[in-house]
Amino acid sequence: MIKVNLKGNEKEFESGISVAEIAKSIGMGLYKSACAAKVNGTVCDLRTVLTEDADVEILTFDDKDGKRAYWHTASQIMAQAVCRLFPGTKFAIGPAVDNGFYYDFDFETQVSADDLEKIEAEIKKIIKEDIELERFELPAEEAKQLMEGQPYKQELVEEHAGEGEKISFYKQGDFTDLCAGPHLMRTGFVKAVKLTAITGAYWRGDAKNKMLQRIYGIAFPKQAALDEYLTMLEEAKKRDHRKLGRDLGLFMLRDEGPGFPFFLPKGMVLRNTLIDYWREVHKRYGYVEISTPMMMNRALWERSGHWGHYKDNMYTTVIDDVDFAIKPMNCPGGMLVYASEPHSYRDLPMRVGELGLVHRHELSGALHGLFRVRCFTQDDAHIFMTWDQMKDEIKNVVKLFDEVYSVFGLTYQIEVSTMPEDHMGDEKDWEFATETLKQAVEEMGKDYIINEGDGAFYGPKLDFHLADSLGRTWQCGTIQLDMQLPECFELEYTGEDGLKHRPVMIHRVVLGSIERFIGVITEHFAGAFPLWLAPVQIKLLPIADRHIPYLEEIKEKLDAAGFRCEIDRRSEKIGYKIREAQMQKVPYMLVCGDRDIENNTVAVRKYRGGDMGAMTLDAFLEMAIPERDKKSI
RNA sequence: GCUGGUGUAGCUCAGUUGGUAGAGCAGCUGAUUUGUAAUCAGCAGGUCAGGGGUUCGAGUCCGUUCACCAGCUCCA
Repeated sequence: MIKVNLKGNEKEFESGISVAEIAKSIGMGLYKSACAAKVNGTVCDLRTVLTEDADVEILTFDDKDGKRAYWHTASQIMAQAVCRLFPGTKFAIGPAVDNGFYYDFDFETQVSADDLEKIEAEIKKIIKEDIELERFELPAEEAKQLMEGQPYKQELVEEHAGEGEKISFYKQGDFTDLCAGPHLMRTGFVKAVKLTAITGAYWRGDAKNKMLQRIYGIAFPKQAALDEYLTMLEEAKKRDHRKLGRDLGLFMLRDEGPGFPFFLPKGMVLRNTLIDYWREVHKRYGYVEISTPMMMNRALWERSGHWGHYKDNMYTTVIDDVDFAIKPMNCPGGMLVYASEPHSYRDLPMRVGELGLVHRHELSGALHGLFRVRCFTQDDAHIFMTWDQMKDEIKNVVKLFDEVYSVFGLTYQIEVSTMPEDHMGDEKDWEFATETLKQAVEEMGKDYIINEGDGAFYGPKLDFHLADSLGRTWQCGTIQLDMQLPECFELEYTGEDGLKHRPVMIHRVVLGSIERFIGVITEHFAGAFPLWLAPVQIKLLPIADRHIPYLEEIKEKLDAAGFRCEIDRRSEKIGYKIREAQMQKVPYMLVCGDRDIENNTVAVRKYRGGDMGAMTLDAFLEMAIPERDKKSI
């Protein structure tokens, strides 16, 4: 007999019992919805056999790892369907991802979106056949034999064997796949499947390798849940900042300048409001602000290393026979400012901000609305400090990030990127810097994930990722330690000991780029910006033309209170004007007619919440001014 | 940059097997003066993304350039 601890409940079972049977013993409901299990903290199959005491947790579709097993199996079923319909296809990998699953195939002849329906039909057949999945393991040589004619799988076998791992397979009827699992017990467990896209993807994610065809899909235990998901996707499209940017008159992109956004009057108000706030926060956190030139000569970029490492992405030109480049980053200019005069240890940490417009020739295929552009304004800052100040200074920056993001109600995920293969500098310094970054966030009680080897060549970094309307994340904030540039530019400060020392540096952006950040908050608020940010805060709507003079008086008072407001002077019915203000997502509408003039009131309508009834202008201001000044969301 | 897809009026979209472009909304003009999401009528608006080719004839077929979309790679 073995003892099994089920979330605190201890039960006894015969040794050799499978996790699936344990689930059944708890209840048929759980058994039927079980996808995978955690045994002693490790995610594994329901078919796992227990011979020793263990902690067991049954995972369903509602658990993250249960969902992954579910989607992983759906991916496998798709592979089986492809195997049946397109014999001769070579299989690469097919994992579960955050929003479903995919499988990479190397088809003999390319398939198209039209084939997805056919594959989907075959998937449904396989589900109906309710085939059992069986797991087995083989030594590397036999595994390679079994995967005869599957070069990608053979490559994977070699790799796993090299690391001394067991080579596991899953067999479902006529189809066997090299796979680590875990998987569901039978194909019939998968219910509602939808193939969502077919795209290209490089083998192993390397642009030098062959491009395979990747089919994406999603699956749910109930058709209703799938329908709900598809509806959600449709809804999310309405929040797309590219659509809202046009509808709300914020910005535009034109063929004449691909990747170079135009900001329209309303977008410019939003942008400037954001910048005003940025300046206010940075002043409080002890930053000064500078501006460095848009264009500098080749010698500078050679010194900073950009001419050697980044030239392909830089816009260059020749002026009076000298090579010049438009800045792709602000740091070299910032270094020159620091180096322009001597510094004392008493000056450190020195926090120097710059709203710097940078240009980068990004690959055409990478452009994406305001999220990925070719010219953008970084809300940059360079912090010069001693090594002793590093941890406190990182914390100070993270604190600033927290304050800024919370104003928008944005949540983020932190990634720590460590030393890459081609790095510069002493590995001991790297280790110290990386540890300091981790300790700083840990001491602030924050979770993070690690991106091994993803740091910049000059130092490790913390990245802050924010999500868009479809859940795709975009790096906005970043805190990068730099041990190199101070070397290149021979930066110094005079220490307490009277000797020259080299400072260490932080590059950091909070918003990331003003452009990307505007894209993110546009989707986050679905275009309905909080009062303090809204380009038009109050729309004044006369019931009839004769009420316009009254509203002009009101507008004067609102202007004096610092509000951005407009009067809709068109001879239209009130419903028409309201509809348009609603569609423009204006936070407040003041509707005025004979009654209001008589009573000296305004009828207030809120974008969210509708008609609030009539009140005096003072009463309205008493409500709206604090809402604006507290930056309520 | 790569793979696939798309490109018709400011926006959303029709446009049959190739036979010289159409709607709704927006815009303009006029009428209407209206109490919480669309008043009515009229007018105007297009080198069908750009060169090129096939054809008696191309928005429709072919090729190419550009841009956009999805994904990959890269990145704020």
